[in-house]
Amino acid sequence: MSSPVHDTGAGTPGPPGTPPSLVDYAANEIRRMVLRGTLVPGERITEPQLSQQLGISRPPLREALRLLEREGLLLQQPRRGVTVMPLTLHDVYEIFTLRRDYEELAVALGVPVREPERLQRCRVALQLMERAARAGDEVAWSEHAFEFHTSIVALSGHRRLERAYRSLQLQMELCMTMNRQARVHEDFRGDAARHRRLLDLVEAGDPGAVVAELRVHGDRTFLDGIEVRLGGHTEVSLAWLEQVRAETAHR
Amino acid sequence: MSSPVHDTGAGTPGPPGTPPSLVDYAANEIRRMVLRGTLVPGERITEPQLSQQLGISRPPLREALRLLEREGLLLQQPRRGVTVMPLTLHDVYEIFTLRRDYEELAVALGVPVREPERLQRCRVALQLMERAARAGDEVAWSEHAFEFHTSIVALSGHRRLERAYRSLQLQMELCMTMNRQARVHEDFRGDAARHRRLLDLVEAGDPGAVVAELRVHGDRTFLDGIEVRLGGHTEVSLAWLEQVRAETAHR
DNA sequence: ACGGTGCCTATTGTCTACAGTAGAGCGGTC
DNA sequence: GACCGCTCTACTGTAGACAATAGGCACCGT
Repeated sequence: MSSPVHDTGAGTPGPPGTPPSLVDYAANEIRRMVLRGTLVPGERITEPQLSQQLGISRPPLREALRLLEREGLLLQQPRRGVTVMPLTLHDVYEIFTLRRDYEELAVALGVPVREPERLQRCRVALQLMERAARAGDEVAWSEHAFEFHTSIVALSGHRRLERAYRSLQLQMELCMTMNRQARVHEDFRGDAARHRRLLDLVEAGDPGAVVAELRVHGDRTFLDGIEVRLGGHTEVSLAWLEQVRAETAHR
Repeated sequence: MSSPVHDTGAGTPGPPGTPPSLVDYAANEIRRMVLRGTLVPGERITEPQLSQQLGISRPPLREALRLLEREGLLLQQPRRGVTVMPLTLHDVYEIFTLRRDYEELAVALGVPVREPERLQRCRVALQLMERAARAGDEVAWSEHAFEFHTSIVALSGHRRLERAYRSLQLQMELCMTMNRQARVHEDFRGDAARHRRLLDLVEAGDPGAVVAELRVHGDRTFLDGIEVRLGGHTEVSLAWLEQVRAETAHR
């Protein structure tokens, strides 16, 4: 049996330095597989194979799979195993609307920032984004962009909100993964400028202005080309997609 | 070993008729224990004892515990077991703000109701509420009140939103459980009338009016007497509590 | 008498093994 | 030749056993 290397940090708990549990290890690893496209939506995942691949046994793997199902990345059908969650256009609608709502709630609750040290996290993330943009490292840029948005949400000091937001981000990444082929995303400069502007407004302390900027901000990135790939359309979703298109047209 | 009777319905999945998995059984059972106060916050839960009590083995029990931890009802500390989540005033703040936000988002997305058959679920829940009110059955009333609010959220057709809302409701129930001693909740008539009014506004199709009603509506029930019982105060929470008090004073 | 250290027990984390079921492939029958 | 039923296999669901750790307790030293 190959030794599980325990390289990734623990999911949530545990004092630093302690080896993360195999459940966390498996959850992180499977997340990466899903988000990198190693596991394709619709493809059936069998526990024996995956447990052998990860070098762990089935019980901790099963716990990890349950968690990921709860996070919305996997789909578990009783007695029929798990598959990567196949996303419909309606799912994209749900993810997008929830994300916007979370961000706006966070701004409403947190934006005249009460504890200035929280801004530090935003600033650091933004700097890393800009550095990645200069280096042309798209992967790092994306990663830090997620962290930046999370840090904005975290300004609210709302742990549940931040947690829910992080979970949703994973599903956004899933959307982007599905679009990777079609994705031509290189406007680093413009994006970095928009994020910088966002942070400026936050520091200025005007929630309304931040929300307005967020509405325009909305990353169309993960929407481009998605409708050709997805089935399960509903009218509400299509109508909504048109609306989003219109709103973000003048970027 | 007592046979697990599998009486409660499955958590989420599975075609009807199939016996729910032991994981779902355990999760439901533990939820009930927590929400009925059988398990007290801070009290340590040991897996062997609980597995014997439920008549199942530890692996499915552990999966259930992980799920409940994710739902925010339990707190898992590595190598130190699980306890019922102890709620601080800040947690109540988080739950309350999220709940309001979820409801308002659902109304914004769903209230000019597109698919009228969804209203049926609201009407049924409301009728059951009113019946329970007439019978003076507080437990049933509370249960159907939760279902009514869920059905309102479900008008949006937003599965993720509904799911998140249900999870949050459990934590609201936990709040109420902690307050049960101090709770004197008997204004069935007034509450029923308010819920009826809410549904009328929904059917009228005016999202703004519904949101306004919801703001006034806000169940103070689970807030009464909570601050005396809870530690971990932060300024934001106390300030917010005062605000809520003021807003809902004129009920 | 008090503090430190080592052992010991109970509990968590993990693994291997067993039972039951769903799907696939094959053969039989109409 | 096509359709239905059976068997057989592989996987999921569950159980019980093993390993490792943390907290408690007693004993020893000062």
